[in-house]
Amino acid sequence: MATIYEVSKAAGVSLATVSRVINKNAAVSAKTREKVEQAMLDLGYRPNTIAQSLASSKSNSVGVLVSELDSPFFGEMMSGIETELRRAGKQVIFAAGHNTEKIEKESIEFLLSRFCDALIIHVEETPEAYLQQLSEGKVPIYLINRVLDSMKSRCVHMNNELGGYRATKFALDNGHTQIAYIAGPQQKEDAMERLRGYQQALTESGIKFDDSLIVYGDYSEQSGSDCYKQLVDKPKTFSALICGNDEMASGAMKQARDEGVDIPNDLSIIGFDNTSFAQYLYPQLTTIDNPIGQMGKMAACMVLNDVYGHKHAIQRYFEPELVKRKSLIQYKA
Amino acid sequence: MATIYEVSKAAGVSLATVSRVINKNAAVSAKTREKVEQAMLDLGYRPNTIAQSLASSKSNSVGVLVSELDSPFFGEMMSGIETELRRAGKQVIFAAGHNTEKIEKESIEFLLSRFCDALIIHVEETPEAYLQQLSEGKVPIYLINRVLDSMKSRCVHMNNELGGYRATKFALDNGHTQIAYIAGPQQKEDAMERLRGYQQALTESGIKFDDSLIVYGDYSEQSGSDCYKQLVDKPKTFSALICGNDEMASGAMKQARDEGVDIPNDLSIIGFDNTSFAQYLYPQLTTIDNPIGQMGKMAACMVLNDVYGHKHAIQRYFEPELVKRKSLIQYKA
DNA sequence: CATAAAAATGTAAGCGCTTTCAATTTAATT
DNA sequence: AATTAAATTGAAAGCGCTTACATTTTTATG
Repeated sequence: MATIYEVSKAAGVSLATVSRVINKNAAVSAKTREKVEQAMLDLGYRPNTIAQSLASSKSNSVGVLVSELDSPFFGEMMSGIETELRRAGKQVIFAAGHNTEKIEKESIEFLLSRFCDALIIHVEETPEAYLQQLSEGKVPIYLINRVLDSMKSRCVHMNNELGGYRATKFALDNGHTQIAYIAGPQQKEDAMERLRGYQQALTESGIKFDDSLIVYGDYSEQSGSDCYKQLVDKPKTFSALICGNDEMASGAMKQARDEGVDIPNDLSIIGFDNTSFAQYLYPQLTTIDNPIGQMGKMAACMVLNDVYGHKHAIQRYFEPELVKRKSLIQYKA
Repeated sequence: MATIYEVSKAAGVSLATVSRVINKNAAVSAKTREKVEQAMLDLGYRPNTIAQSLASSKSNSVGVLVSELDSPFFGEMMSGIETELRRAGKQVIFAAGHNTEKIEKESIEFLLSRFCDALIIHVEETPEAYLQQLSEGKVPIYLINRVLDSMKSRCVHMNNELGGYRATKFALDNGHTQIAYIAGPQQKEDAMERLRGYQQALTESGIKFDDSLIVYGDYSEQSGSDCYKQLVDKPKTFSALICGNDEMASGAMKQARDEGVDIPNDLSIIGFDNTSFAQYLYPQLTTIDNPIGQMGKMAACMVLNDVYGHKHAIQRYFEPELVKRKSLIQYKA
């Protein structure tokens, strides 16, 4: 592989000049630039990114931490990030945190040890204090789905409460008044926000919500089934069921069906996230779209702007939209 | 950040000695090693991976090319690879080829330009000749799901034919004799292998297979629905349907249900791949498990062995297993 | 104990690039 | 055309590490 030195010789200029045309940052006369470019072409020259990194102390790589690599949700996020960063010639390093504080921390350290220029992270377990501390280091940290006051400008998030609200509102608008809710774990902020949206929509419609129609799962499909069982064991009846995510909606649907309940005729269901399998469910799941791919893309743009001097338009706040499919129908008495 | 120089000073030895203890490759006396290790600890020293790469012309990173980042199938594969490589402290760079020859090629060049020590690729469109040529370069290439004679030792694959065979055999064993097949695209090798397995199982059972029960889709869910329609338009009837992948199985199930067919009572269905959503389908899909995560892991181990001198046990060939769920039942006349 | 062989350590030259600072060339001004 | 300011270019010092080779220390051998 040709080096910058050979290019400089071929073009009859100095190393420094070649470096300048590569980096387009300092002024080089048109004539010299052409000569150099021609020489690079002739030699099939490509800069050695590693040498560039060492000399400039920029690695041109950004680390991304997700919970799982094999998840439709994070898949969308990674895809959004990779597309944007690749377009800019930056390298992306993905690491999985597996929802474990320890592994999340190790992954962050790993990413840092590889000299990433920035980190984009979507974590569940890492305590705020640690993130806080990280954000004070020299590597800028970007957060998806979590917002810390001290670093608001580097957080992108979605209005979960609005999502819960819209799901509930849709059920209400379709005549349902007895609406149950299977929430995510109480210690997860997004789960509680979604639940708050539900409560708000009910209150707003003059329906005072009933704690006995709320049940807490852990976001897994199995827990959806379990929660459904808990719900039917209670005296209160309901014609619609809203779930904190699509996995639990799927579990609830399965359990309901096993109990002879026809969906959507006997019971309407709404999920949350619009995971890729939502359309494979039967009936196809009405749900709230989580624009996670877009949010990933935005995080990438923020990095590009802040770290590499680009000028992309930025959106830090997203609103989730309802996706109407077949699992909710008009209430019939 | 402390450098190797500071460590050497603190430990009272030379740069070279510190480097030796970092790399554990040359002999260092126990006493010196301890001194150096203590110094590293005291200074919180971590090697600069970029400088290491430049000096050793090894980047300690391996590139992985998949079709899509947001796919359950590739998700499993990436996860298998990442877990193994991370454990070894290697960095993984993922790139998406989007099933396009052009983008696949660009991605490979991108990965190469980042000085990956090896490439693991799962591509559909890249012509054999190009892979061939690549494999003659200095960066070793590992193939998943494709085997080129010239580089057999660096290919890991699954027996697709056996998968088709096992699916079909299972239907036969359950009394089905009229078995339709929705195949993947004719230009895809794995699709044709799976189909061959189907044909072989039938032949073996003394049933001569009927071309009119075979229809070709493009692996997408939509095409599953379309193919199902084509199938029922034909005069031949069938009690079981085998699909070239789970997506098409899902499409076929939807279409069948819309036409009032009860699955599995009126029609049994088997998929292929055991994609993560297979268990979310209704009824839960009986399918053939594709050990793609394992295969990814193996490819990673091969890289670790060949490039970094590890000694992992290697398995290049995999056999797919049947996953019995609820979409196939005993034939009833 | 002298001597040779083996083991441990040190010296210094890069790896391919960026960047500061000085030197040179070009353009602008009178 | 002389003078000065501005724009280009070049020389050279690193970036933090690995490694071939030279040197020194230790161990083995007679």
